[in-house]
Amino acid sequence: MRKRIVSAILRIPRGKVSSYGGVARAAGFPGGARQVAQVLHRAQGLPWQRVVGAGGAIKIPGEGGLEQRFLLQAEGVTFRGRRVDMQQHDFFDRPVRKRAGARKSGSKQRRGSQI
DNA sequence: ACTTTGACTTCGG
DNA sequence: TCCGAAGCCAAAG
Repeated sequence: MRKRIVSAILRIPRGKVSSYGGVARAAGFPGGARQVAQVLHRAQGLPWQRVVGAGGAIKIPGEGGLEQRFLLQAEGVTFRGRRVDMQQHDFFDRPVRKRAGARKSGSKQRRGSQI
C-alpha cells in the first residue's frame, strides 16, 4: 500500500498538487487519506509539499506549513488566500481548465478573482 | 491480537 | 468562514 501511495505521489508533476484524499483515490484507496498522511509523515525523498488538504488547505502545523507554501510557490503554484488554487493545480481531481460552456450540470463555480 | 496514531474529509451549526 | 463531531483505514508499538 505504502508503495501504491508513494508511487501516486511521485506521479504528481512539478507545479501541480493533490489532496490527501485525491492521492488515496489515485492509489486505489478511496477513504485512505489518513494513510497518505502517515506515509508522507514517515517516508522520505517524496515531494511532500505537493500534497495538501481538501480544497487546497495546508494541513501541516507550524513552520512546515510555511515551508510548504514557500516550496509550492517556488514551483509555480498559486495561492488563493491560505489555500492552493485547486482550480488550476489539482492533478488528480480537477485538471479541467475553464472551458466555456463545459458545465456538466447546473453547478456554477465561482470564477471572479477571489484573492 | 489490541490499542494508538495521524500532515484527513465531510457535514451541520 | 470557523468549529466540533463522526467516519474513515492501515501501519506502529
